[in-house]
Amino acid sequence: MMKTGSCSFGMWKVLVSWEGNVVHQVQFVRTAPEGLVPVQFTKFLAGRVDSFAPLVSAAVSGDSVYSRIYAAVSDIPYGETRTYGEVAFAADTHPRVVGNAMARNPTALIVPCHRVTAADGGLGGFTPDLQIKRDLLKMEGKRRRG
DNA sequence: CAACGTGTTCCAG
DNA sequence: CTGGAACACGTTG
Repeated sequence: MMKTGSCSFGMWKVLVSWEGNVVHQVQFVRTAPEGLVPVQFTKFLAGRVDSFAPLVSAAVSGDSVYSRIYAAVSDIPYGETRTYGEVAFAADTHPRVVGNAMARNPTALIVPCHRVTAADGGLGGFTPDLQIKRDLLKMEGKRRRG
């Protein structure tokens, strides 16, 4: 049975929908319905854990290009960043597609799209607010590659 | 089926 | 450093 809840991250709310260990949706929103979320979220957002295990994103299932991209992004270690091009190479596709996939990423955080940055050292983008990406990377103690 | 839009990149000026 | 073409793929007409 599908459950829904929310928790806070700065001025934003994190809306979460999940079923068992499979997370179907994680979105940053202004306002969200009240409700508990798995402890992994509150701990992660507090910087107390670096993993969501045993939770997994529903987006990585399947064998489409997008699922390969989400899987590749999920492999990026905590605190590290990769470029759109590197993710594209890992998923055997084009950087442009990676950007498109990230923009439609249904499960933020679990699929750490905030760790995907532009090749020129820029941050790239983030929906709904780039500031969230900055805050997340800052929290993880952003270091270039390693 | 053709055209467009992307959280990009890379190669010329 | 700025400008433009190309790339793969989903969405839209």
